[in-house]
Amino acid sequence: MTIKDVAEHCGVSVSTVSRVLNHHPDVSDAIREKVLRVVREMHYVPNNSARDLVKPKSDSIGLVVRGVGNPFFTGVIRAIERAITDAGYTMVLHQIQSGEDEVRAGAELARSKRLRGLILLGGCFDYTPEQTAALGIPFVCCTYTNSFGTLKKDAFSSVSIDDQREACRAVRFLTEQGHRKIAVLLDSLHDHSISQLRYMGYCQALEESGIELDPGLVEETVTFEMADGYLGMERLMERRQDFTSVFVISDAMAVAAMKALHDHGKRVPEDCSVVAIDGIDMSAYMIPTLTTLVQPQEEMGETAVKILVDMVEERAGNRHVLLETTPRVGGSVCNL
Amino acid sequence: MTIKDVAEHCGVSVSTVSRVLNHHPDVSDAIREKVLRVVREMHYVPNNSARDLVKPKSDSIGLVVRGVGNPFFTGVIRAIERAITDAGYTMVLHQIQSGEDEVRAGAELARSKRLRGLILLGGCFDYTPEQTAALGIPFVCCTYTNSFGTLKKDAFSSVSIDDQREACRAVRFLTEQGHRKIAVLLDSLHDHSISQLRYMGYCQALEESGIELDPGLVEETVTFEMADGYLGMERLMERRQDFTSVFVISDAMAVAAMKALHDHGKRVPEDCSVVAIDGIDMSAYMIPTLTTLVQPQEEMGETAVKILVDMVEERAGNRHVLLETTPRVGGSVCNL
DNA sequence: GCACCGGCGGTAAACGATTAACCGGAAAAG
DNA sequence: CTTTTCCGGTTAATCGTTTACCGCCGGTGC
Repeated sequence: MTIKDVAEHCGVSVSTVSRVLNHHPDVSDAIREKVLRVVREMHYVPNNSARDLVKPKSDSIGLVVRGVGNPFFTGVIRAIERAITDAGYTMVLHQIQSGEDEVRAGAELARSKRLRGLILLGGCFDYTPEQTAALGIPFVCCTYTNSFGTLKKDAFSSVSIDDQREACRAVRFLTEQGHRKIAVLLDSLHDHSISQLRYMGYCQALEESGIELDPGLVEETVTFEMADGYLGMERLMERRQDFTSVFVISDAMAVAAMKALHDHGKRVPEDCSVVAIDGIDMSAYMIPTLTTLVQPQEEMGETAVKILVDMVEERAGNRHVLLETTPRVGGSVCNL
Repeated sequence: MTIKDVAEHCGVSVSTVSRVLNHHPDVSDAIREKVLRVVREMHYVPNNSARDLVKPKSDSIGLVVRGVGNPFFTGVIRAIERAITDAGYTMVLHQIQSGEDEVRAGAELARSKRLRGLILLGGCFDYTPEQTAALGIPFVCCTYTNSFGTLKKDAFSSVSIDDQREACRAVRFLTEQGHRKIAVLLDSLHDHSISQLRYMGYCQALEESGIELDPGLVEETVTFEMADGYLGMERLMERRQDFTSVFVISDAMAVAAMKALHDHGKRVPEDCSVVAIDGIDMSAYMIPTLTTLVQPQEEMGETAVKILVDMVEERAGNRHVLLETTPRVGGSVCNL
């Protein structure tokens, strides 16, 4: 069913129907009503492809996500979807695997779907001006971080927490309670990864408290999957018995780590305190409740969309926003 | 950049470029190579809208999801996405809120994006032939159940577990251990909901063991959110002290319920055993490990796509597949 | 030497919607 | 009664791609 059918059923021309559908003012109320009624009756829905094709701009915003499995992302994605819809745009979701190049994927998506803007969620770092130029449309990195001085910040926008600073804050929960043997459980420490930044925060917190970095207490896993978190914690325990606490890079991995501790006869927090960063729903229901820094998922998604829409509608240029986390103090940390 | 630009750069016509891109045989190897090289060099990506417009059929399959927050769904969604891509189609994801009508949303999506098929995930029950006709394309319900005899099963396909039977199985974990005071924690029991089916399974298991249904041990929450699960468990405990176990409708709610039990001084499993259904990753890391029936998320997604693609490509008609769960016995249940 | 054939590849007509330009009729204003 | 204004119909161009159709050209068979 096309706009032509609607026009015929109404006894008007296609342009009139189109005018009604596109809120053009030169239509009398009577005809407007009639057209809308027939549209409803016939369940007519405009063909998006045709519309996109002829309009100079589409109304689509792309969301490229690496690691949909990460439970922290789901809250952000939900907020992004809602915000995009509220702003009158449509979201196009595209997942990429770990091997894929997010900028290439984004660029292809942008061209093939004529996107107005792009949001990259997860593992987005260190873009060169060439890469951003290749995209050709405004884009925002969510969970990007601008802690690396080398980045060309004028080429794109970002919304994130200050991973290094927040990690440092998290570890301070431990040092302030007198912990000095603090282990750390991270996923792969490749360059410019979140893992690396949080590791830097860990080092910084140690330094502040005059604790020397002990490489034997650093455990690096391959992925951020829970199973890997469990194994990582086991390896750490096999190697060392003398740590009194552990900082884990994410809530999901912390949950797995707590289980590993428990299964090996270590009590949380008496034998080993645990802190993490993320603040996924589930971690508030752990026993004991996980002490973590809660990232504002809603705000993060909403801010990303707001910045992007401002750029798309040319109200503003690039911006880099750092959000604050909120501590959620649970029972997983104890005084020494 | 359009196909025309590519054609000009190659010194051939647009149709030749199009033929190369669509693997049409009537192109000489020399020209094919040349065109592909230029396409790569220019980073040309075909405009999807134009392609969809002219092709009699698109290559898009829609996925309408109610309740993306549900952690059980994320695994299924991932499997579906992968399977759709592997089958050579593109996935279009659409989230709906609890209030919205999934069939209406699906129908609009189907028309506006010219979908070849549709998968409905979550809360999809009891479709009338009129509704399925309104969709006009093959569709598959994931997590649908065909346990209600009144359904017109020939109007669509489905993949699910047998909710009633599996719930009954789950409750048997408790009766077999000698439990007779078995509470149940459900989300809203509206008609033809999963909640209702699993409740029926609960009743069936009680009956099998000659236990009389005790309405005071049935707790119904408003949503399936974890916070609601926690509150529901609290209400149950306020009202009654005499149950020795509880069957919870989902893993996520069970996690919250275990926390509520703990916070009110009840130990799991000594004071109250807990069983659930779903098998989300996280619940394997609870302390104690949650005893649950694991739904095959991967298989469910893959099967849904397989059935749909078979329908789309007219290799097969409607099918209704029931998958088996796998018990994961944890420490959350004890012998009385 | 001529007709035919088949492989390539160009031409042009779709697909469905938007929109600008133009025009006609009716009502309002003078 | 004429002029203006408003509303809405008609027409056609356009977006980028696909594809049926047609024509060219070189080779083959008689």
